Amino acid sequence: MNHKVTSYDVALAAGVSRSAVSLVLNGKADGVISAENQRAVREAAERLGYRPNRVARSLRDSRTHLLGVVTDVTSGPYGGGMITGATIRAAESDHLLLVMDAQECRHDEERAIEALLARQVDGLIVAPGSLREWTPPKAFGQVPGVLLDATDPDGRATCVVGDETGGGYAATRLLLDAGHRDIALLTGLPAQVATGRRLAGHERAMRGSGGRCRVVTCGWDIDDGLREGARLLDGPDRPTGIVCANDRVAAGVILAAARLGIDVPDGLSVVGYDDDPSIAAQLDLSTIGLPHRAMGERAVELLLSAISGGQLEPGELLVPAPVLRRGSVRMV
Amino acid sequence: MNHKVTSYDVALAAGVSRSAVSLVLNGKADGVISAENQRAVREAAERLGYRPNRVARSLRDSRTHLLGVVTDVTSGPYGGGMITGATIRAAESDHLLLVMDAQECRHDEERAIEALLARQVDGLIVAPGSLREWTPPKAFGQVPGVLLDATDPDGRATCVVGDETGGGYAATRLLLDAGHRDIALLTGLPAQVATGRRLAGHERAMRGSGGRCRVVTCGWDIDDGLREGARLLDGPDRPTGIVCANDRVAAGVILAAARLGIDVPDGLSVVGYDDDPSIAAQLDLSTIGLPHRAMGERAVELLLSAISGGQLEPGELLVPAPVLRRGSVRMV
DNA sequence: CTGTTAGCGCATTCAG
DNA sequence: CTGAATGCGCTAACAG
Repeated sequence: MNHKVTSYDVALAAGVSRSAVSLVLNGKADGVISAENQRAVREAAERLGYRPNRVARSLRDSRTHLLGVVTDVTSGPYGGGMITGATIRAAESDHLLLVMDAQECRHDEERAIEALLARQVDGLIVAPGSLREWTPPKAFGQVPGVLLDATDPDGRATCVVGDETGGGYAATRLLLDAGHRDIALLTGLPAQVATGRRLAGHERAMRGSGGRCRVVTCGWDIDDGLREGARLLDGPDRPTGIVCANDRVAAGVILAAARLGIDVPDGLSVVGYDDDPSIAAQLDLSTIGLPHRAMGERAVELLLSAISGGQLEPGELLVPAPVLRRGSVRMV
Repeated sequence: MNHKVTSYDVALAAGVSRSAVSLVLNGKADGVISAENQRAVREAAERLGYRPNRVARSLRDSRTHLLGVVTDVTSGPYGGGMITGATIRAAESDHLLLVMDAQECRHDEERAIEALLARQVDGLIVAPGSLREWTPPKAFGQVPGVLLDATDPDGRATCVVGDETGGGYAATRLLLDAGHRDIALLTGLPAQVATGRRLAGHERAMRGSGGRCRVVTCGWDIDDGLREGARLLDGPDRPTGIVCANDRVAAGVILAAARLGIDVPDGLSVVGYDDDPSIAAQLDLSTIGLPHRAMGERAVELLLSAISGGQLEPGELLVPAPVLRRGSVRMV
């Protein structure tokens, strides 16, 4: 149990002073400490299993190399990727993540921020859930902070979000580029910020494409896709391609098509959204991915640059959504 | 920017000594400091937005109230629940989680443990992935540690795992209790620890039930369910109920049944596993849940009790798996 | 080139 | 009841 090996022990064992140990182990000993002693220090440190106490260092530097994260994403199925991306990028710069869960409850969120601040985190990431609007409290601002997968209605904060508009555009282009000109769009519920943005992207793609499109407010679940899919596909005047609110809806549409004897992709092309791990690849569904991991990485990058003196620009940093081309879209 | 308000500032503002501030704010002032001064201290602390610096406190107490977590679960779709459960339980005792990602790579895992130890974490949780075998390195043991969703082949570590055997038992009982006597089991791949355990539970349930059962090694994906489901159901001698390796396989089986004109649940009862959020509820599928959140909570509880002097028993703590009764099982 | 010193912010003595 | 002193482990500055 060499749990209390301190720099003093190393100095003693190497026959030098504590400062010498510090210099050597921090690579600042080059013209200062004899090569002989440097070796001695390293050897002693190794032998004793010395690990510099980061708490003491933090106290001294008033810098913890800790990034606070307030999040609800761990509970959801996908959002974990943000944490993964963030930890990895943080680790590259010798930073660690201090994670607090706050389940979409304003009071919890504020208490979490307080707790994190008391721990002297160097920066703050708040990821309160799927692309919500979130107004930073006053405490947010004591240290550099960015919103992740959330937007600030007042536009003052720095936000990292997925490019939903671009994603909506790309989803529709998938069909347009395959020659489809009669398209339907099944949107999610308007309460979600993403719904409006994807719709805007979709409309931009349609504009001047010479195609026509029916837009139907649908929902997020497989039943919704089943219902609206059946409605769209039952009859002679049916679209040749459907862009769906997400992969679950797409699964419903595919099911509806199957019931009507319409083959996907031969009789109908379908595009999803989310790249849902238990749906999309299985169904060979073309879809738009959620760049969670990249978002987590961007958030940490912004934070780290701000911590080392950089400026944090207000506004949204859009992270591009990957386009997954699979077999559910066919040329027409 | 009152980022550097220290206990000294509070003492100054309240017209008392630093010790007085410390005593009052730690509730140890009862017969020691005048009520008058106590109020003054609290008021000043509040007004200045004083937050005791936890880093300094950690250094002094040589206790950080930090729990290190080495994990791969954030990248997967479900495992986030473990983190959620762990953070919540930890927060209740004023502890926070220090999370490091290590993607199933032994070297990363060991480095992560080193980094966490250097941060003076009070305890360690290692959750390397879905119920893997994982041998603790020597560094693991410097502080109290538990394995989460993993087992120690040498049986020396304390492990918190889901009760897969009980889950397999419960899944089969779901059919047995509904009167089914001709059952099939589609298992996952034998490489996974869970597969063997669920099978054992299944066999225990069958034993003495008077029913018969075909066991088929199947896989984890929807195609596997589709293929094996079609094989099982095509012909006159088909089972009345099927227990599936997971919900994706169950979805495949349900699809196969639909193609053969067999209604679920009228013509066939189906049980899944995992309570996959984008499948199970949608398909009204009876299934067994993964108690991720409870596992995270248990792990933290064990750790905290060990930190405060308790003993950590070697062996596995089995967390019961919730049984979700839905519409895919019918009495026969 | 080396050793000593000071101080990060806190909680805990101990002497007033 | 208070103020001064101590030490947690580290590093930067300084004096030898």
